[in-house]
Amino acid sequence: MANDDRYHHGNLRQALIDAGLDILEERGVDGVTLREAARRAGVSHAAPYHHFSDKANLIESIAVHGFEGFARALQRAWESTSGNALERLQSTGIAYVAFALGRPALFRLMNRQELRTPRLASDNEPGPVEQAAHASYQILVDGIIECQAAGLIARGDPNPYALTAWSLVHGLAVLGMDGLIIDREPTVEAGEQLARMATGVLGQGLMVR
Amino acid sequence: MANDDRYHHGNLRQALIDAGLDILEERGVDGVTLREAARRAGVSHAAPYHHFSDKANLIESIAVHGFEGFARALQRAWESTSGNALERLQSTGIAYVAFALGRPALFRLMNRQELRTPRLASDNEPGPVEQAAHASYQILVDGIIECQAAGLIARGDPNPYALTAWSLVHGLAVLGMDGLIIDREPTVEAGEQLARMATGVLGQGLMVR
DNA sequence: TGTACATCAGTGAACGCGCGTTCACTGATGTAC
DNA sequence: TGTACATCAGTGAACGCGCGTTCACTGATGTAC
Repeated sequence: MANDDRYHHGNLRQALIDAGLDILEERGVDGVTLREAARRAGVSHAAPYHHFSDKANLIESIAVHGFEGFARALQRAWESTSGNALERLQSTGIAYVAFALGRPALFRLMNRQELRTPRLASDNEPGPVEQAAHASYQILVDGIIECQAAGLIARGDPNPYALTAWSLVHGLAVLGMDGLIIDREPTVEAGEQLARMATGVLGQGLMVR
Repeated sequence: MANDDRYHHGNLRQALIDAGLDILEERGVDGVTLREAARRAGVSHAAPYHHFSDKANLIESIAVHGFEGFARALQRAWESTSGNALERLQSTGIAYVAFALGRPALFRLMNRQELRTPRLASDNEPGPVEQAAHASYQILVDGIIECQAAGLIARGDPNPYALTAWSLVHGLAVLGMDGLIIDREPTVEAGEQLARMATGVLGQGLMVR
């Protein structure tokens, strides 16, 4: 790491992913190219092929990385909130929106499946991105289940409730990023405030009365 | 229209927009190029410049066209539903999701503002796409207002309620299109069913009790 | 009804661009003996 | 501690691609007189 002139990079794979993350912030999803990532990693444009099979493979690795951080942010919100399960679930939803508004280009890339390697209809295995995405979704489902266990929302299949909650925060995130909901530059703070309000309304709907 | 060998096309502008809509269904958002649209309209690749200042201008025209149809679909759902205002609003939300799942590529294009001409910070005027989008959103706001007038949901500023409802259906639409919510190929029917469920849950939250 | 002419809406060649990907190559590294 | 050698991880030239855009041009159309 000390000597920048080494022939071997040392950890080019991670460096390319990091470069991709930088590019995302600066130029958005379409700015992420193998050549630009190589440039930023200080390496020739063909070098990435020793670490990624093709462009889609780099994109997928960035997406997986993104989902890991996303899942951590949701988990942290759940764990760091005191109060009943519904309140903790609300915090998780707010964190969802905050993540998207804080790293909009990354969030967009994570959700653009046309950038990924098309999965064959024949193989039933979910890809790595699908698995990482599912882990994040599971956090919401677990939250719903805890709410049910606490008697806060109706029992039964948690999935319909989870899908509703998920759609709400995802919609807030997407509309917020596109500036459709928030005037001026969308900020994380504005998004959180909005999310608090919207999730509160939904919480009323979910709650057993 | 009878003679295809005319030097002048007759209505090239509309033909290019129609070609763009076809391309969307077939190849998705990134398949829409000026050259491909020209090809499908049976015209040389430079001809579109007599009708559109540049590529972004064509994209915007397609988006406006899309929003017009979208607004009509929402309006139709509202008007054709009997029942109280909340039930009519629910139908409108279901139509929102159905539109997105029925024409996913078009819906994506409508909501990808990075494809549009960047608006100068100096000019406060909303662009044509923003105006068309706003008209669609207004249908939801009006629905909320009617619910308030009917005493079905709490009075006061309708916007927070409208934003919540909008986010929910938008989230359903986006997640549904990406196949994250619906297993197998997402169909309009599956989306409608899901939207009925989710908007029902939200409706409970909005309702005055 | 003709005609001159401006204007409109096409054509096709050309430009430059950055991209993804492949290829033969070479320098660096690690390991068996 | 040396050394031979396989393997790993770079380089740089090259390819083909389709794109957006510009340009000088020409055929078609409409209108004033």
